[in-house]
Amino acid sequence: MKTQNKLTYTQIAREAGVSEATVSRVLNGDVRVDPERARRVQETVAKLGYKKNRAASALATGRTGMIAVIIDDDLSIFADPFWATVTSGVSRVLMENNMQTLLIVGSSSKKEGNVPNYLDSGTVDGAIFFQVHDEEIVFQLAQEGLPVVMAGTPDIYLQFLHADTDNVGGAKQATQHLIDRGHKHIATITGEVEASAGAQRLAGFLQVHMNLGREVPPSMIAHGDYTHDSGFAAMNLLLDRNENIDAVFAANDLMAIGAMAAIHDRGLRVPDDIALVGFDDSIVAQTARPQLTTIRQDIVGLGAAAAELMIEQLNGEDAKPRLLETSLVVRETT
Amino acid sequence: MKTQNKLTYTQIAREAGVSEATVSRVLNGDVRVDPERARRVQETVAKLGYKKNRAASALATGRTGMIAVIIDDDLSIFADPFWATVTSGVSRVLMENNMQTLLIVGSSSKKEGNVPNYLDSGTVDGAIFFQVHDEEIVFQLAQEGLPVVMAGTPDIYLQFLHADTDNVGGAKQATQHLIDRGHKHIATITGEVEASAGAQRLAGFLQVHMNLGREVPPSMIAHGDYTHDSGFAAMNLLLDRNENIDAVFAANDLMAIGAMAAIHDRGLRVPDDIALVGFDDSIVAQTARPQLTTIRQDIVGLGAAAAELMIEQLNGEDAKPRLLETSLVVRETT
DNA sequence: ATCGCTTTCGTAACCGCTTTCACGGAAACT
DNA sequence: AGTTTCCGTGAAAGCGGTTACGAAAGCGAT
Repeated sequence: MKTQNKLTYTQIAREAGVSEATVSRVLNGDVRVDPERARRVQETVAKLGYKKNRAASALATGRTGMIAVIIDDDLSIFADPFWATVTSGVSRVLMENNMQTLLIVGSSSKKEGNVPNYLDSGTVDGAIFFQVHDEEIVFQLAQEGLPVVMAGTPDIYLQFLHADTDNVGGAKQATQHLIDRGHKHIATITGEVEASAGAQRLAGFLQVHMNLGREVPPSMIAHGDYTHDSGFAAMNLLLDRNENIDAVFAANDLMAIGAMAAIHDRGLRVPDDIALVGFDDSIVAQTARPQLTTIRQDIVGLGAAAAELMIEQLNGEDAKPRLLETSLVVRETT
Repeated sequence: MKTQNKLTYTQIAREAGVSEATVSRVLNGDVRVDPERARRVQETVAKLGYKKNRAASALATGRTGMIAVIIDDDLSIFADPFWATVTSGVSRVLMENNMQTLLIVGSSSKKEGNVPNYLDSGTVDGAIFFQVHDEEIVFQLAQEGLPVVMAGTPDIYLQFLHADTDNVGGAKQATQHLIDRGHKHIATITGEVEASAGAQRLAGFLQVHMNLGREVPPSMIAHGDYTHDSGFAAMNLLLDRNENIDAVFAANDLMAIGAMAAIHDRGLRVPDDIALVGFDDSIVAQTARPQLTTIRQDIVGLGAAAAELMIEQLNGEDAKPRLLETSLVVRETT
């Protein structure tokens, strides 16, 4: 069953009656090879179950076929399935292209960072970053010539190639949905507006109102930080400041659930008194009671898009940033 | 700022006035080198910011310094932060040992599997598996000599080295806690009892009762499959069959939340009428209302333990399976 | 001073794959 | 028919480390 894993080009070449150079050419898709010989090589490779030694290949070509995925461990990875899901999308696309996913979980801060060490030793052909705190390191690596892609919209250095969910569009869907249901006094709980996602979701919310010629009074906007508790607090603030709120768009599901708790605490009902829309369609949206209406992002698709951008970039094509569409999932809170 | 990344042993050797062989010896911790020369080498390496080319090193030694982490994408990865968290533990320990984490998300089934392809090409020094459906592939790889570690208790081939949460102990803690609170009629909602975790959590529950000389009537045991809905259904079943339930231990948080919904639907209160304990301490335990009392597992620690087992194994030490302690987190449902 | 043993170093041969280069023959051109 | 491309091919030189092997040096004993 198990063939010697000592297989090298030498055996293949001998068996197929060609030189090692030819074997290499066939295996690398070089077309200038006699079809008949190519076939023989293919057959022998299949028959013997040969697999290239990646290390040798990497040494010779200078390309490792590995892409680093860097996740900041300061972040939510411990509580949030988001990154795992994105990564699975990355991994799938890379595998399809015969590349590998090198996972690096650590501080990407330049000071304490162990991350740079792993990236500059030529171990990797490119790096995909998720939501970095300290973009300086990304900037530096890019300048050193390492292909870089960001999952999520970079805040400062917009020149980075990136893939992101269409946060503006998603927020518009949510807001429009509430308007379609006849709600007149819609408040919003924002995420961290200093970062792009939070700012964009707020922008989408405001745009819909603006397009309809409606004003959004500042008292209808409360800021949160994506946590359950901040949603709870923000909702209380909104209710304290306004009497007539009949709907709320929260920038993520967790805050929406927090808001729901606050609403219930006041003896109000969801959705009868106040309708609620979240963002993400995470697991909590389904386990909440009532189940949360929310905006679904294509999270696997986001990872896949990031990986595709990386591959295009490596192939020298001029890749362009991508925005992924969202979709409205109507459940019980609207 | 940026030094030429063309640095090789040649430059180091020349600069430090020694041979390349000596450079290699120093960098690999060979002690039989004159301390003075070793120091010079270290200094030069530091000064020039030299990093070994991993591909070359791998080719020469036959060891890549990479460990594969295989996650079955049939599974819950899309909804459950568990695996991401375990992986972060793995990653941290591997980094500390100057090894890398190669992430493979795919079907580990032998038939459709692309996974085997990635593992037998000598790209990896070992593989850590998470919860495999088809253990055959693990068995095969192990037999081919690839060091293997499982995160979670393997069901069939118990000879595999593994790290796991002490499910029995955790279930005991939960059950004992309910008993300490004075509850007399404690039911349980199990996970998939065909798999080890589910069976063990049930076993712990039963052991506590047995030790106290109490009987657990079959009607007090309902089976679920870890989903929210199955918890809901199981709770209804329990309530239909018994009149006197005053507490429930659910084998995970999601089912506990489902059970809570069922309890509320009947107009009963948690914890006043029925107390509830979950397992995992996942995010839903905190967002639920009331907040769920549960058993916390050290998930990062689980990953770390798996990685440590791997490293011990690679070092030729005889590693032994590890069980990780759990802890009780008391919130509002008990 | 010589011999024998140990310890430290450098030379050079690999590890397995890629790629340049030169060669020979076929095809295309004068 | 002679000459010039053009192409497919194999020999061989790397890619950047590691390590077997032998030389050299240090040391105590004879």
